[in-house]
Amino acid sequence: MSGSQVQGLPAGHRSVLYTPYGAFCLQVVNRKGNSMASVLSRRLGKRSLLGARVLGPPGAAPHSEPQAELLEGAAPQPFVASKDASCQEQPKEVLKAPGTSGLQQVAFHPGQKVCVWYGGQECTGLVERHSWAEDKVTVWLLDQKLQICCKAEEVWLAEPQGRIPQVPPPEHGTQAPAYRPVSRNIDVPKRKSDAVEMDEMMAAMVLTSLSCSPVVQSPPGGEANFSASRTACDPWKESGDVSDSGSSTTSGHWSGSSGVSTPSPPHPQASPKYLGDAFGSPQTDNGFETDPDAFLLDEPAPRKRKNSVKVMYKCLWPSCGKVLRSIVGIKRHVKALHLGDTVDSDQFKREEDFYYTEVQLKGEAAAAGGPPADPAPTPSVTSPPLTILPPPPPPKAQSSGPDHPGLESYLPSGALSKSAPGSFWHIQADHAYQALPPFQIPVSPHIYTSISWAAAPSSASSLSPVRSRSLSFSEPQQPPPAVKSHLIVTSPPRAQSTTRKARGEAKKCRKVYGIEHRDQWCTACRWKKACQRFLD
DNA sequence: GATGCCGGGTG
DNA sequence: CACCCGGCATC
Repeated sequence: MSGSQVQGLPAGHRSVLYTPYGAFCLQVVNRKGNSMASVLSRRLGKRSLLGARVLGPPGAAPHSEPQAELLEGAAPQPFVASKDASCQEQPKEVLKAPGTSGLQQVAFHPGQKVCVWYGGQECTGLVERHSWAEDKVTVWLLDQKLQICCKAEEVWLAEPQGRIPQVPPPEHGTQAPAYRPVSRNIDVPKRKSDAVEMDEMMAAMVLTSLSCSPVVQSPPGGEANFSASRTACDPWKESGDVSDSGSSTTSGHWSGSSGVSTPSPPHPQASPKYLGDAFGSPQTDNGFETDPDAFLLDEPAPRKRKNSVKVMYKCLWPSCGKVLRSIVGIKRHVKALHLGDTVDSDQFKREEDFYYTEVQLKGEAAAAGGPPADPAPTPSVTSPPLTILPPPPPPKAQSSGPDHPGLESYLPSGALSKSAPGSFWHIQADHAYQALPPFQIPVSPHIYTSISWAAAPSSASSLSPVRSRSLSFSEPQQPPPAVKSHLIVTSPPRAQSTTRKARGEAKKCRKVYGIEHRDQWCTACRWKKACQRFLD
């Protein structure tokens, strides 16, 4: 059957021909001599996912709204296209905010006490600002000490007893009973019961306790706050596979944190949440439900408790970083210098709590520090992300891309130069196949990311102690990191621009052992890779 | 045609 | 990542 389909389709569509035996039928086409495109399509054809997508009619929208799925769930339909019409109409009505249906609007005055849904519960707060243009109300939550911005219809005046929300919540939508302002766009299964309430409260507490501070946007602070993991993953992005990492299965755990394209939040996990909170949709989807547990399992708070730690308080205001010894002092500092003594300072009271963090001396990581991957190189100093400015990087640092700060400058260069070369060359590949030519050998992924330019050798011939020494960051002769990263980026094109590597002169395993003794070949030869046993 | 190996797929 | 293979370039 597949053959007939192949013949029947116009040539331009052969690449999108998918059947359960897609690979086979495209192979037939390929044998006919349709060289490049057919090869590509055949390889693509092995990916079943693409095949599934093409099955739909060309006009079908590639995305299927979960809302529509739910709405149409009672009547499963075989084709996407027939669902499409409803897909375009229904969600809009369902997702429409309740306040848009002709409800009267109430003007909120600053300082007015209102209620708002936040963290799965009704919270009281003070109106800070009511923007009529956007119909949004900025509310300062008293309990959470948070400032959130939400739509006006999600806010109602606080009444002495019981709330009479201006939005008649449940009876509005027949499709969505018990509507809540949270997660308006995603139809999250409504959770109820007290246990869930507890979870939400816990989550809110954890979120609040995390240091979600304006240092997010701080350029110097943000750079300095890069955790080791984040720093290590950026070179990978830089080396070209940024987009792929999002879809790959192995990096799925990054998608929630570093995969987000936010402009370099120093707390990759906390910051998106904070942003989400700020718009009034905390516990939005199920993906976050496990996070509080994860945080609790990490037990960040108990780990901070060490015996002899000296607690300092560091201002988190962007590009400030002042460290004071007393909490009163830091509060005063924040309030005076950053928050300012505004007239409506009563609304900002205690807001300064968010602009400082505890810093624990005595070699302990501070509260906002990332996972303590390795002990600080210098004892009795606070963690680098908070107080220690990075060692003065050579002027090269700026030349690297804006999103890719020169990573060496944020690594404790002393520690690296001491530790890296020693362990660097001890790493060996198990198989000769993976062992590239000697000067390329010994890069495990981690080492690679840390000293990635080491894998871009141009002319080095053999492994030597001198070469090994030159890998140290403290080596002044090395090219600046911008050049290094440039080498990394450009080296793959270099390898591809030139034609295939000339066939080696040396005898290969196949020739030496013969095809009948294939088991004696080196692994690379068995895998049809470049022979490693008989190097050229 | 045989050989070497690159690029990609699979589990 | 180990293993495998299609297919291309070269011999």
